[in-house]
Amino acid sequence: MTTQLNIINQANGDKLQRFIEEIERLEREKSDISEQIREVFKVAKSDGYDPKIMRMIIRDRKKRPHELEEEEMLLETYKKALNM
Amino acid sequence: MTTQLNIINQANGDKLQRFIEEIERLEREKSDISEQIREVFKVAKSDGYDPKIMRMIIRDRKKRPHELEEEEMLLETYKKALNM
Amino acid sequence: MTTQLNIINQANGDKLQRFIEEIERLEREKSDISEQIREVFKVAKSDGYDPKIMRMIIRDRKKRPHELEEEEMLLETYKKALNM
Amino acid sequence: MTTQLNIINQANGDKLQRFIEEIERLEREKSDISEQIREVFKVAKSDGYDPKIMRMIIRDRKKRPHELEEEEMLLETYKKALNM
DNA sequence: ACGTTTGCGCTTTAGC
DNA sequence: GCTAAAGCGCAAACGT
Repeated sequence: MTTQLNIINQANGDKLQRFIEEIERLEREKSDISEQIREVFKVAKSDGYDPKIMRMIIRDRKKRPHELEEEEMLLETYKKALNM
Repeated sequence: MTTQLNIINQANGDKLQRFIEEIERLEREKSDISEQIREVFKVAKSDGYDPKIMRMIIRDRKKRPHELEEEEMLLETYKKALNM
Repeated sequence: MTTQLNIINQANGDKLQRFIEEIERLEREKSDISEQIREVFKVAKSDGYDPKIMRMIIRDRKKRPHELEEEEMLLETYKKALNM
Repeated sequence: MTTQLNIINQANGDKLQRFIEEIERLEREKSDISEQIREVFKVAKSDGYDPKIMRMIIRDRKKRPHELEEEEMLLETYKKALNM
């Protein structure tokens, strides 16, 4: 609330509109890409690949190696504690 | 579970890799766009526009598209039945 | 990552097991309730009520208070953005 | 649309209302239980247990042994194909 | 800078 | 089995 505009004239209104529309355009691009991702999964599935496993792979690859390793160790520890 | 691949040979492995990398590329694009959106908000803010209000406006404009009229009519019927 | 447990001894393992089993018990309760909800829909349907419409009404009733509030806020928002 | 009621009289309205309110009551119960589950995770976390790993455990335990095994094999296969 | 709150995206679930 | 919706955790964003 420090440097907020108190008076909105025509120029300011137009400027605001441009910002809004730019953001909306970018959000549409994002949606398009999401759609493309879904499409790749779909094609992969029809080729016999399991999307669920693919997601696991992608999730793991996002993690830093050390992070992943630690996570797996902890999982094993817990499983052991539960006699699994 | 129709045509699930059980054996992954070299060709299948390469194909899988291409799918995975394509998805990862698209996800990177998505992140870039999110970053750009954040940037627009930032610029708008430095120009004196309140990001929070901008978000509200954008949300509202997204909601516009309405449900089918017929469904609403039917809904009205039941609402009356409930004295709403 | 503050006080993370790295070593699981007998006592810690038992405690973990109790947490896990408590959660599993609660999840079973949740499933039971979901089942009961499905049953009510089924009975209602056999009495001639359209489940789809019923769901619409329920969704609508859930949104109501929140939406009214939001509309008022939005009015203020637009006034501000348009310098009224 | 076959056996739907076309005429909504008072009795039908009351009946419908009872169905709706019963469902809403059950949904509230469900929410309460969800809240309790979140609470258990929170306590477990403050005791040093990693909620994320706990969730993995719980997810695995829900699966039938054979199902889980097959999944893990497939995951390994994919990882190998990707030189991970 | 920090703790709280909200929006977003993923996961899971339910209906068709 | 597939598509659509809900629930949920997570991360960014707001206010203190």
